[in-house]
Amino acid sequence: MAKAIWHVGHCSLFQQLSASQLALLELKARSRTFPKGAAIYLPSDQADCVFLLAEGRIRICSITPDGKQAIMGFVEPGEVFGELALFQASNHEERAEAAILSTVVLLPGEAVRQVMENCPQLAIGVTKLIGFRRARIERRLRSLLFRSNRDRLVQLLLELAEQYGKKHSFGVLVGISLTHQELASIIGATRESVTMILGDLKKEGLINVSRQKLHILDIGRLAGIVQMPAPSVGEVSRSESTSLLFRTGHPIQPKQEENLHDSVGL
Amino acid sequence: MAKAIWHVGHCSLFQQLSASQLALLELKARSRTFPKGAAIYLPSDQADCVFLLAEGRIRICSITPDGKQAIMGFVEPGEVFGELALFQASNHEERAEAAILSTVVLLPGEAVRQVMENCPQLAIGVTKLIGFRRARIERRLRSLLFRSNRDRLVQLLLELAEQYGKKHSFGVLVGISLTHQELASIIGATRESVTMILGDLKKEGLINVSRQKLHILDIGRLAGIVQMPAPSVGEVSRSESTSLLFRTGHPIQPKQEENLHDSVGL
DNA sequence: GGGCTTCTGTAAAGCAAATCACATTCACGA
DNA sequence: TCGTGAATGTGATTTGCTTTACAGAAGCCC
Repeated sequence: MAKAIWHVGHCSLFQQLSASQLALLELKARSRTFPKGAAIYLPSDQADCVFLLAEGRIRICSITPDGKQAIMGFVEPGEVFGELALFQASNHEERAEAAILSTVVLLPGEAVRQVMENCPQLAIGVTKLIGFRRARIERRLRSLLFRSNRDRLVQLLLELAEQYGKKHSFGVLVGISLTHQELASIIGATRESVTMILGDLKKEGLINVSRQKLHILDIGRLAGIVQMPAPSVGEVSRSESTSLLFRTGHPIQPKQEENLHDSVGL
Repeated sequence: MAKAIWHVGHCSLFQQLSASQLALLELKARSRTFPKGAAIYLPSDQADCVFLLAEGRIRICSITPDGKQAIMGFVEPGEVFGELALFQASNHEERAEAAILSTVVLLPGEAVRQVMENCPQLAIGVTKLIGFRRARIERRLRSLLFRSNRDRLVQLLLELAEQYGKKHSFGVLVGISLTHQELASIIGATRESVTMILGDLKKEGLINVSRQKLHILDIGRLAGIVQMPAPSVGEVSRSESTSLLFRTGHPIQPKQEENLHDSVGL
């Protein structure tokens, strides 16, 4: 058994499984490493697999024939992705690519389905996972329908603060760096618009951006713009605990699976 | 046991259950009738329930504080709704209301969860359902990100044709009537825009609208606009078989549950 | 049938955001 | 260290869509 397979048992999704079920799954699992930018799967990909990220970061995105692209989400270590293909005959509608050098564990869909059929715990776990992500997508749909570019960007910054934020002498320091283009692809706007809005927010004294660093000066006022309560931010970076830009769902070692829901809503 | 409870066993989701499990569920089930316009549940509703539509039509919508509203989908008889609340601590983020006089079966969430824990079939069924709807929402998000008002409306018309269409002497007759306002709320546009676009399409000889009737004259050319293959349309109305404006998922009596996926993608 | 409401049609004005077209700055490897 | 490509900053222009403001038409309940 390759070392990477080790991770399967450490993923919260699979922690409920018995030793024998876990063994079955691990037996079928294969691990692979992808260089930055490599595609894990594409739309119309046939391979019937669920993926588990052991190391790195995956970007899930959707691309139109004419080149426009949107980032649907990021996956952080310990999280599962591509899970919709489990029960969807029509294959992936999006593309998963390594945002940085990543190692991924591939679980054959058939094996997972088989275990699910014998283990309601796993089936329920998958249900929660898919449901959790569905709720997130629905929130995103709503914000796209109802909010302006500016509001959506502010909302995103608040999310980032909650995810990757660290309390600082004055304000919150966000420990992740995304390009304007990436921010734009997340909120569904153009790069130029993001640049402008960030500039405005800086002028208004709400944030401070100096290349790779994002410093939120007045998180309360920022939250006020989108009529939301200010998110809670840890004293130290919480990046290892909560994970994922959009809280894709499965933190790495939750003993009781209930805290799947604990990650705060969008 | 009230007559309406009868429906539980007839919903495809629950057909895999043993007699005793079904009995347990039916014991806890309660049926209620809602007049047109009445709310089944609201955002922030506490009641932990899954719903099964026995009769009528339910509109799932999302409303902002300032009154703007979007239709997230419709539910047709035999389909389950509100299923996300099963495992989501944060309650509903949308509102379900009776589009017409409807009778609904209420299943206590606790009971459903209990059965799911003992019956992987049901758990998997719920997974499929949620996954199916998630795929739909993702498609919708994409079309909102990438397509114009016009394209989204055309896409919607094609869907309607596939769902409710009936072949006609020349073209396809769509057997459902939605107001311009409703169409607008589905695609995320204003009523006026929808009126204009429909007018244009009429001028271009693609469709024909005469109050409550929508007649698609050239479905091939219409599909060409959005670069999609023309949907297949039945000789007679398929409304009893496929159900639901957006194919929410659960047709009423599929013996083998596989045909959950058969309904064609957006 | 008459009066009410809800739906449809149209058109001008305004606006947010995309597009286009650059200049500038940074990051980083050769 | 320098050079090169990627990321950022900024404006002018265009455009797709909303907003606003009506007027007519259709359903519908009394």
